[in-house]
Amino acid sequence: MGIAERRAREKEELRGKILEAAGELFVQEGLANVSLRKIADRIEYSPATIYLYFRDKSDLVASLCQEVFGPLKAELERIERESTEPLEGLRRGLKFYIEFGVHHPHHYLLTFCTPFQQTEMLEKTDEILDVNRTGLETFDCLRRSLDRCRDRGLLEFEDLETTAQCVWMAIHGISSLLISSHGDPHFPWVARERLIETGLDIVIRGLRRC
Amino acid sequence: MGIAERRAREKEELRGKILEAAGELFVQEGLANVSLRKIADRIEYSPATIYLYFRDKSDLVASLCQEVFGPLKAELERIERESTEPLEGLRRGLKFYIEFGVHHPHHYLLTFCTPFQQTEMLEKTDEILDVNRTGLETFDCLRRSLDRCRDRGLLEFEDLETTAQCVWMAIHGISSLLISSHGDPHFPWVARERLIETGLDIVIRGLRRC
Amino acid sequence: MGIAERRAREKEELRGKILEAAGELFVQEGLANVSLRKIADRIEYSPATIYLYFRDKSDLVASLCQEVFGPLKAELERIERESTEPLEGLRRGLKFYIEFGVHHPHHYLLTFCTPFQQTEMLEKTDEILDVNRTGLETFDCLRRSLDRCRDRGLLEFEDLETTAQCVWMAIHGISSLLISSHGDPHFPWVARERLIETGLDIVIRGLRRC
Amino acid sequence: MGIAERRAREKEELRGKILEAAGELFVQEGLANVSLRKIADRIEYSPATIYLYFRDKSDLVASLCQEVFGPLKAELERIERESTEPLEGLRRGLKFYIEFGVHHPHHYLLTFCTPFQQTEMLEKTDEILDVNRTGLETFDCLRRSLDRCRDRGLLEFEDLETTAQCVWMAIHGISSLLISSHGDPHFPWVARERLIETGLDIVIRGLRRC
DNA sequence: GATGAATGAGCTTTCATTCAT
DNA sequence: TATGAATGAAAGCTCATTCAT
Repeated sequence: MGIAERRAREKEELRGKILEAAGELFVQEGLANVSLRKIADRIEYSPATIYLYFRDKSDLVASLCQEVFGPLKAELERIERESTEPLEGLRRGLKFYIEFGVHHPHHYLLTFCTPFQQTEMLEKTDEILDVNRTGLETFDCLRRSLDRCRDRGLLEFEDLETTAQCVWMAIHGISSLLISSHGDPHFPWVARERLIETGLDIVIRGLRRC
Repeated sequence: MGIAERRAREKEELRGKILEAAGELFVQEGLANVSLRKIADRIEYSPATIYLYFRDKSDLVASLCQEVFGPLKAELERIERESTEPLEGLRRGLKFYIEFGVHHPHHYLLTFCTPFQQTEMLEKTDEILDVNRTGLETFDCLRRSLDRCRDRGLLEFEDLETTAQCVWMAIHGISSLLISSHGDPHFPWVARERLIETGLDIVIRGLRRC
Repeated sequence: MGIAERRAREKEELRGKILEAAGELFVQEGLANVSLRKIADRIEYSPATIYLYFRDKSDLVASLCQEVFGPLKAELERIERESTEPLEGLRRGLKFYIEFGVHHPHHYLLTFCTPFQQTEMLEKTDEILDVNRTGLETFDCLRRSLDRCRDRGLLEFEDLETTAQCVWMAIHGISSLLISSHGDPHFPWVARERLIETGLDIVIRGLRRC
Repeated sequence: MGIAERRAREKEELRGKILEAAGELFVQEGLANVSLRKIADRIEYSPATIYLYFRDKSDLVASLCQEVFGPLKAELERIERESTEPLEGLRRGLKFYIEFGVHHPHHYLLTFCTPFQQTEMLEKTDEILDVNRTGLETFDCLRRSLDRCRDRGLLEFEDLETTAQCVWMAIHGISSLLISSHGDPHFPWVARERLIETGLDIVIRGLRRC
């Protein structure tokens, strides 16, 4: 039935357009300033239409994050698979994570810089649980990567979990500060690329066997 | 001019009360949930009164950050003065910074996790320039501390500015992630104290002469 | 014409399902909280389908009342037929009426406690005329019952019509107040059964020959 | 301070205008169809202004009832005081109650024909508690009136509370049915005055010593 | 006959801000 | 200096209804 297929496609397309518009507004104006009306205006549909595609605003936001962080996980897993040299794989993964955040600044801030309590009040829709699961699986890449480096004697640390969390914190600091402050003319920022490389150097040296 | 002086003093006092009330609400409810009316209610003045002391809401918020980060600078400078052993001074300063953020979560997120563009639209009042100056001076503590460690041969790195910025990023990652996510039951977080110590270990080891 | 008949039967069935679902929701949530969408959800049809069976929401509501008050009339007529002692028949009928209202609270309130003007704006479809006719016939039971009691010298009153209307009002007061307020903890309500019996006592004594 | 007084008066006036507009709309369209916007439109103020005078919609509705039922209680108490003949006082009070309901039809329906549960969800503001208290005190008039008639040997009944509640139910039936159905051309309604008088006759005869 | 998609109108409520006093 | 009164704008959301398919 070609008709049904076309309909499904069109439906998916509109859903995509909503997410796209939401994402753009999101980046331009920040989470707090995005309203369903503005999104609807931008795609030239009525606000009520959005409710045909998303249960409510938080569902939409969750879907947005999911859409964005799905690819992050996929890419990190690809890097993991393709890297033969573990230390270099680790470094490439970390770097990709940082750059990914920089390229999706508002989604990044929403997901990782919004206090836990505020996120917590969102109802636990399937969507949101999916986001959580995706996040956990993404973190697994980092754990595996570090573990492999230790196996090969390239890095040295005691507790894998603690170390993985600390490494995440360090690179999160890089991406989040690049997002929120880099470019501020009141601060003598060093070039982004240099910061990323030096930051990675420090973290990896900090774990290296001396 | 005793009368004028008293007036000025009273004016300053009310301004202080407004900031104090705003800060409390801010910590309790987060930026998005603080309204001028709630602030006014709390100090038992009318909302219109606030406009006699602050140009608008964003002016108030900027002043709020200034109030909070003044003490941070003072304390970091104190630590700097009192530390005889440079490496230990560095570590104590970094740790204090992290803990300071954790104790002022909303101010911290507002100041360091809000995208630059959104802050940027504020007009450059003297207030805001002050905030900037304070921030720069605070960062100077870190520069000096690192430089002293290098002087004594305790640490080794090429460019001071780049290194200082990277160290800031790393510890910023620790405090901001502790604020926004630590406690989330969906993630197997390691105890806070351990994360802080291990994080500091990694960063400092990453700069150490091998 | 077997096909046409089957179609007609099926059509009637769906109409019945809609009314049934509407009635359930109605009882559970009250008139104000019932939407066509909820009804449609409950029977797993689309909201648009309802418009194939009812002109609009008010048409549906009118039909709903019709459905409910048909059985009331039938039962009252049965009581009338089966009662040999007229005074006892009257009392049983009145009591059944009260209890019927209590068991269909929302339909009762809708039918008898909604101001005339609001119902009046509905166009006079055959449906609504039917409702009216059913109501009139139901009221006839009361008239006949009172008349019979007077014939036998058990009750005494001048004008049958006036008396019948007054008796209706009195028992309507009992059922409607039981529906809307009984159970309110702010009022020292006497037990329902007692109120019904005493209320009936008063009304019947009020008509009795002294 | 003439100024303060004038302000207070003006404020009270606007509050009155809001309640008046609400009451009118209420009568014309029924509770479910009255919105704060419509009220605001009618008095040519912005919707937000209403919130300066009433906490929310339910507060407004409660105030409306209070405004209406305060006078009912006052008048019933006046009738009680002024009546020297107890039986006549009872009858006058009951009649006034009925007519009062007929003159404030929607307020009456809202207060006495809205299912308990739906009213219950309103927050217990002081306003609403006031309405409850007023209602209880009003009911006390009826209790006292009946008790006095029994004392003088004019009426005869066992339990005062049960009897008072039944009498209330009976006259509530009269007023509520007059409100909701009297005037319906599909029913052969007897003249209002006659119904009221006959209804009162029946109730009072039903309590009379034979 | 049935519906998926869409919408215009409506709702209650909150907010930052203004201005006459 | 301080404010009471007022408001325009905006928010998230629900509803009865229509219409092409």
